[in-house]
Amino acid sequence: MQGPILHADLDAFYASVEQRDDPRLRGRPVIVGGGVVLAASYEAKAFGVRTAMGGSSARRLCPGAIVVPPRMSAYAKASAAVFEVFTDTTPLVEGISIDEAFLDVGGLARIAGTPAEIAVRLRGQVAERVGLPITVGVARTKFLAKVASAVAKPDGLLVVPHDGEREFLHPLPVERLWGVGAITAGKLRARGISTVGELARADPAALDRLLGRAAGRHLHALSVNQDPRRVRTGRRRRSMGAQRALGTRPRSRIELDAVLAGLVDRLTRRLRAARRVSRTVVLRFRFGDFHRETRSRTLVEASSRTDLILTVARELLAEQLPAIDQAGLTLLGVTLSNLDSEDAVQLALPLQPSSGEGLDAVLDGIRDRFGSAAITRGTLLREQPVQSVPLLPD
DNA sequence: TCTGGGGTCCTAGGACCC
DNA sequence: TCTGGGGTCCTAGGACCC
Repeated sequence: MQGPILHADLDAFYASVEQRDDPRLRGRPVIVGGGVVLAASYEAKAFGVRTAMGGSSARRLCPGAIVVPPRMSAYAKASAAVFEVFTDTTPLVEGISIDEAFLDVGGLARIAGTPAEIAVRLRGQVAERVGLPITVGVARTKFLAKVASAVAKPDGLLVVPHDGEREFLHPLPVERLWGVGAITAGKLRARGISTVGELARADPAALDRLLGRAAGRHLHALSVNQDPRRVRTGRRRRSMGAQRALGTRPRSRIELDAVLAGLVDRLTRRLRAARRVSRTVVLRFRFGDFHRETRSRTLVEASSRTDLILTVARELLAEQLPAIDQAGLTLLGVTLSNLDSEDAVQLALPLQPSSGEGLDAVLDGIRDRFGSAAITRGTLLREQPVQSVPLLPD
């Protein structure tokens, strides 16, 4: 039996850190970021300033706003302190982003009280130990908890009672569903579906056709209040990326190569610091007309070597040069995916044909040499050409 | 409003394999 | 030689989230 689940979400995170660290900013409209709004304090939001808005329009809406440059290391430090409060509350913490997490507090009732009591204490601890406002939603499922925190913002707490779930859910606009953005909302509204309740009454097969199988099923399940997703701890990052906006002026090939080398250098340093390796290099291009394309290449073997990854990235860039010359380039990005652990090892040991005992012997051999914790994933290889089948679950 | 930077998951077609 | 079923991996793109 899972849950209850807390969704804890820091309010206007970057802006709140700035107001905490500089008393002159408290009670005043604060915008973090220059060209684009990375975060706005609630005082600035009252003027209509929103995240991801262009800086000039934000200043027009709120001429009195104080604009401060981002201090990423300060936010990372504050985030770590908040996550410490989370893990002091329960070991079952799933971080979603720098300022947001799910906490499974099922099983804590006897020691720590009701979920509402736990949430009250959590908010108090974050205020006391880190000095930041945080909103908490409490519910039986992840989705309900997430919606509850959104409704309760800022600096609030909302518990969705078991017998009030549908009443809470069905009047909500479809945009509140996690995974419904502007495009999906447009498709749904075009078919007369604008609330979660209307979505719940829609034909599931029609939703599959409209939104694709996975999205259709997922959203319909949420609308009828089915959300079996557990709080998952220890999720590993699947990709690592870096990108740079280039503006609209033309760039020489030497400039482009320098930007590319800088991105790859930054990324491979992060990769090595995390003791990970990557097998697929993806280049992202945004052209002068702002349309986007990606190009990728998969290596034979995963690596974190700057020179090797830069060589592949240069090949991919070179193939796009004609298009870049024609349309211009406004953004260049590199993403490294297909990540694995740096010290993942592959052993090729001979195995008696169709012998289960031989397999056990191999596994024992691996445990002897590397310890039982070494086996996180196994692949059974036949003689070349390689055909692999899963050996152990992840 | 001429538009940042970092991620996740899903879809679909083609190559290739048994 | 032809056909079918079942599967993986790679590539490119789309949508969404904070």
